[in-house]
Amino acid sequence: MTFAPKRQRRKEARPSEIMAAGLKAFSERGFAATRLEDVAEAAGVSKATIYLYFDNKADLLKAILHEVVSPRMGELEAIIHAFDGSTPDLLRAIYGRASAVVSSDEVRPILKLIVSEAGNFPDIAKFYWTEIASRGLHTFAQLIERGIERGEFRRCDPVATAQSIIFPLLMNALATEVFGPMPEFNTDKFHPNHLEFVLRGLAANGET
Amino acid sequence: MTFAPKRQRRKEARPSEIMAAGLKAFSERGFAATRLEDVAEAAGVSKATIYLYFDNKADLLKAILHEVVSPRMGELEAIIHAFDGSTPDLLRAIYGRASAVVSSDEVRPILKLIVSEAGNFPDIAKFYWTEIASRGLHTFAQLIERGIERGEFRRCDPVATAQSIIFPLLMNALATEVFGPMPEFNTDKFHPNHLEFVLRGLAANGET
DNA sequence: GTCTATATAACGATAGAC
DNA sequence: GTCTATCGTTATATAGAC
Repeated sequence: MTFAPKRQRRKEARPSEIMAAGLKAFSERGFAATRLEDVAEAAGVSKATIYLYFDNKADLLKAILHEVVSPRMGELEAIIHAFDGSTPDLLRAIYGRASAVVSSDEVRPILKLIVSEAGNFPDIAKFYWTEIASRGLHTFAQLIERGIERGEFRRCDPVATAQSIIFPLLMNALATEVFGPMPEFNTDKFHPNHLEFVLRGLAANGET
Repeated sequence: MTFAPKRQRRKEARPSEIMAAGLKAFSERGFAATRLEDVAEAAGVSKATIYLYFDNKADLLKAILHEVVSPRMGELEAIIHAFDGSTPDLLRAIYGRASAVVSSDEVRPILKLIVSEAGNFPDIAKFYWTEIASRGLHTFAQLIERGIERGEFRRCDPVATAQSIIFPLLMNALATEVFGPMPEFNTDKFHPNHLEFVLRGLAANGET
């Protein structure tokens, strides 16, 4: 059996290990309540090592958000730009991805985290808003505009309608996180029903 | 100038004064962070007086929720049972009341409060779920069933669809509370757009 | 003077500092 | 890891209404 050396220089792996540990800790205990020492221990490094890669606690959380959530948003945007078919089909595709992301065990706790801690850490709220929330909202608004331009959706306010589409998704995940998995929130029932509801709400006059 | 006596016996007025002070404090600082002493001071009583009227801190919050939010839910239920006209018109009426309640300065902070603190105080989460959230959800589901039975709405899952209707309302208020009043959340634009979206999403085939 | 609403003061658990 | 301060909670004293 080989013994692990006391110190290992692994410049490449450290940040992601620290972020993984941070995500877990922040999700479970909240931002304010988790001590960087716990994160360090979980990541198998010393507290000082964290400061080597991140300026401070808030910067660590921002990096996690940027690493975990932002790429998912980028993925959605990429789908929109690459897609060639009808906008209802595009919406179906995007919705499937978005609902999977939002309900996932990594992202779901983040929603609660932001709601809970935003008041005490305004810069994190601001970061989340500009980098993720606002971006996602306008991505869906863009999709709606595409549908309107192609005559597939009726005229409406794209940003407001984007909220009608996304917010149930977010709230469903958030409620599951807050109240536990209640039968009312059953995603297998909820998501198809909501998607159908959305497509009908958007349909151009005379179409189904 | 007359000085207020050190003690005043006002058995009737105390509970509501304490609850008002509690609502303000809990909304501003959160449940865990507010000290009962601050509530007492704001209400003009001593800490022990609170215990005369409420079993403990959690019980005080429950009483506030029961006093502030539950009556509003009852009001919505009453409207449904009293209403005689078409279900779309009923939905318009209910939605107007519900959106006013949810966006109000008393209720909006409560949403954030529940999301933030439910994890650490499971009995409060449970109380809120059964007494308020679940109740509201099924009230809207009932309304949708009424529309389906009368042939005004298409067939759908009432509880799931109720989420599609209510959750944007809640999330819009919650987001306003978390990120501040952003132009995207402008309620004057959002609510009419969402209501129109909902009515089209529910419309029976062949109707607008 | 009696009854009880209310304040003062003490207790004990728990979290945060060092 | 220990010590201390804080805060929810409870016990006791007292003031006000009748």
